[in-house]
Amino acid sequence: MEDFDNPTPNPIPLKAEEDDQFPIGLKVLAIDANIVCLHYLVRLLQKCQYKVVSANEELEMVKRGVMEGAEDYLLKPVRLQELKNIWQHVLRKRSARKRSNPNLLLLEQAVVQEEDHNSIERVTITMDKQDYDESNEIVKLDDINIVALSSSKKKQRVSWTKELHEKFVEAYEQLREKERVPNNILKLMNDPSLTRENVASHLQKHRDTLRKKKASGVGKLAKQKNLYDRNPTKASTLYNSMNHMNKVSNLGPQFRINGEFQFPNRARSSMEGLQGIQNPQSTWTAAGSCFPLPEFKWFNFPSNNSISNPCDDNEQHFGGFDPININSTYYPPLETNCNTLNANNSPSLVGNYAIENHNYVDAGQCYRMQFNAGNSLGSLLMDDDLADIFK
DNA sequence: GCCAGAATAT
DNA sequence: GATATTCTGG
Repeated sequence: MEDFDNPTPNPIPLKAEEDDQFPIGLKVLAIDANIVCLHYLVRLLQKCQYKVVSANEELEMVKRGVMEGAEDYLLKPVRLQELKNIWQHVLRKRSARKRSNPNLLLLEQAVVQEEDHNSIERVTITMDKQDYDESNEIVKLDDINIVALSSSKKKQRVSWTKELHEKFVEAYEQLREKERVPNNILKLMNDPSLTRENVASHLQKHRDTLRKKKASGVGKLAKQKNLYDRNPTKASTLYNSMNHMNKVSNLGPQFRINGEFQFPNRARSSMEGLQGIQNPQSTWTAAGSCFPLPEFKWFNFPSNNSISNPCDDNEQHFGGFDPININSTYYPPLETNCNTLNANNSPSLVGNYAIENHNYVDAGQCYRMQFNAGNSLGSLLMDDDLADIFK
């Protein structure tokens, strides 16, 4: 005999994928002329974690459902296991119907929408009075009709609020270029209400937006402003310092030494603004002002003097200086040709950068930095990551 | 009827 | 997973 009062949580082994599909809170409508019998059925269903509503309140809908046709049956005697598996009947019926007659699906949706129950899954079960045997607590029914009225739970549209979008961006920025895929972002966002599809869709939109911004140039100033807004003191310090540096670069020769830039003594006073962000390990040298520029700390120059730097066209490229000659003019971002030669096609102290026509620095290895062409180094300061150096 | 934004199909 | 297409609400 079934132990109705102490059903095991899940006595029916389900395939993993089926288990995943269990619709939490699946609503079941129990109908019975006999109130005792009805209560008993309700109790059983509740034990199976269904949400049960009563027959009387929705009689009209039940009639309607029956008129549409009972979709499936549970044969007597009804066992707890079978009740537990109602949802699987619904799923099977749903997929079968969808395959065989898409119009049925539409019809069902229409009915349910009309009832303003478009987000509710429904199973209707009917029992007859004589099917309930109180003495041995077994439900004996001729048939239990299962009427699946709604076959597809209408998906809730995700509203990408400012907050949700920020959370998305946070996850997006946290990942490297090639890791920025829906599933990774989904994981980082850690929001159970989102699906991979939601994120994929939003990602597509986001990329599109970024492309448009990049193409139009819109957003650079906004980003800069954002940087100022977030940290006006430090940002302006760096900004001013970079402008100083730009002037300094016209004052005389500079050399890159062991990852640091050395400037003539007379430039030192112009460098003071950078002290706050300089590497504490570095010192001002007798030879001049020598310090690691935070932006250059991201420049990655192995010593192998590579002269070409194949890079992914999907990567963003930022402009910068020719690392060989700090006195050189600004090189705008490389947009197309990634297979490039270094300056003068000659060995250099630094490597793994690439220069096209002696005019471009592929900053693919020197990312996260962009200078303005010509005069003011900081005026196109735009990357959010730049703010990281202030942490 | 258009558009942006989201879902769904390929 | 990326992209194209369709759907939907304002």
